[in-house]
Amino acid sequence: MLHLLITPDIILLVVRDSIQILQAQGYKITKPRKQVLKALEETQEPLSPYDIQRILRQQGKYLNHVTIYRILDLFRRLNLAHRVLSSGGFVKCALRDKQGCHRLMVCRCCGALQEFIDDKLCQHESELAQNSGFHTEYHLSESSGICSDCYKKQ
Amino acid sequence: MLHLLITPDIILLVVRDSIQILQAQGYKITKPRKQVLKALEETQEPLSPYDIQRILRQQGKYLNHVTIYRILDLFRRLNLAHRVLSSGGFVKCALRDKQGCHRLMVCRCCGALQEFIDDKLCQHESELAQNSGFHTEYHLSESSGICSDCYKKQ
DNA sequence: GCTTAATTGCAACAATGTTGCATTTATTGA
DNA sequence: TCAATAAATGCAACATTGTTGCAATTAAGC
Repeated sequence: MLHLLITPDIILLVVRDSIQILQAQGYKITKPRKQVLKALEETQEPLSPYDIQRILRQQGKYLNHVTIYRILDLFRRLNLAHRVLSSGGFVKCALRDKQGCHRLMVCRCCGALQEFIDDKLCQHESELAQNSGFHTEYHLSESSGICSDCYKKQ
Repeated sequence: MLHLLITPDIILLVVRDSIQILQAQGYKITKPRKQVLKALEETQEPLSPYDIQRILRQQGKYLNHVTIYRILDLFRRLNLAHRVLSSGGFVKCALRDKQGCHRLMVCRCCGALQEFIDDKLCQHESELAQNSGFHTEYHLSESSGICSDCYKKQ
């Protein structure tokens, strides 16, 4: 899965996109924030705060773990990144819908993950909740299974 | 939400149900396992392993935290309990479907949660994943929002 | 009641997450 | 370009959560 070809150009583009969002909301564009953003961009797997610290350290960059926690928390609030529920790691949001719904497919063999959005699905799920009087604001969902690559190999 | 009237009788019933499942699979019915089961039964909110330790300690019962981790892990494998993804706490499974899908509604005001199952929804979500060649085994999903009680109060 | 395999407790440790406060830095406007 | 300042980071110290190996205990079956 994740056959996305992520060239340096594309990464730069997405990073710039996130930076604009930060700026627009009045947040400073600091070196640590750019570094965390870049680490998230360059890695497909979910990264825990300490994972990010390790990755950056290997590149000779040192960030205090407290700083990373605070940055990730900010990214999450701004919907620039989100936490993969089952593993606890952070990934950069690939898709952004207005409500902040996240749906992931996670391969239990290789760990690859892919994000998807589907309005109809959200609508259906919200209706079911509504039947119990529940007012849904957003959905988080993870489909666990096997990706096409791993399926072929078996 | 959670208007379920949990009388001591009912709790006993559900605990006994879980115990039978343990027994059927060849696991021993030990005092610690019964205590953890009871703690999960008597509490609606998700409980972390250390939460459970604190609750039991208040009742004069001491369990080593390692034991609790191992018991919860067993319960999870047997689908007797599952982890609430967003909070990390454990709840006893209210509903059990063959595949092990879990869908929760979590109120962001009062924290109340309610489990639900819907075959059609699972089917739809699986189909969407199938379009990317992904073979879904089970779904975990959480709807975040406001329960009817909290909604009225606003 | 024994036997024994499963389970628990313990110790020691590793990893993760939090708080308050001093220091540094990105932005703004003179 | 530089000073002012509010925001952001680093640091220290700590709290919580999670893991491993091994010895002691216990539930289940005879």
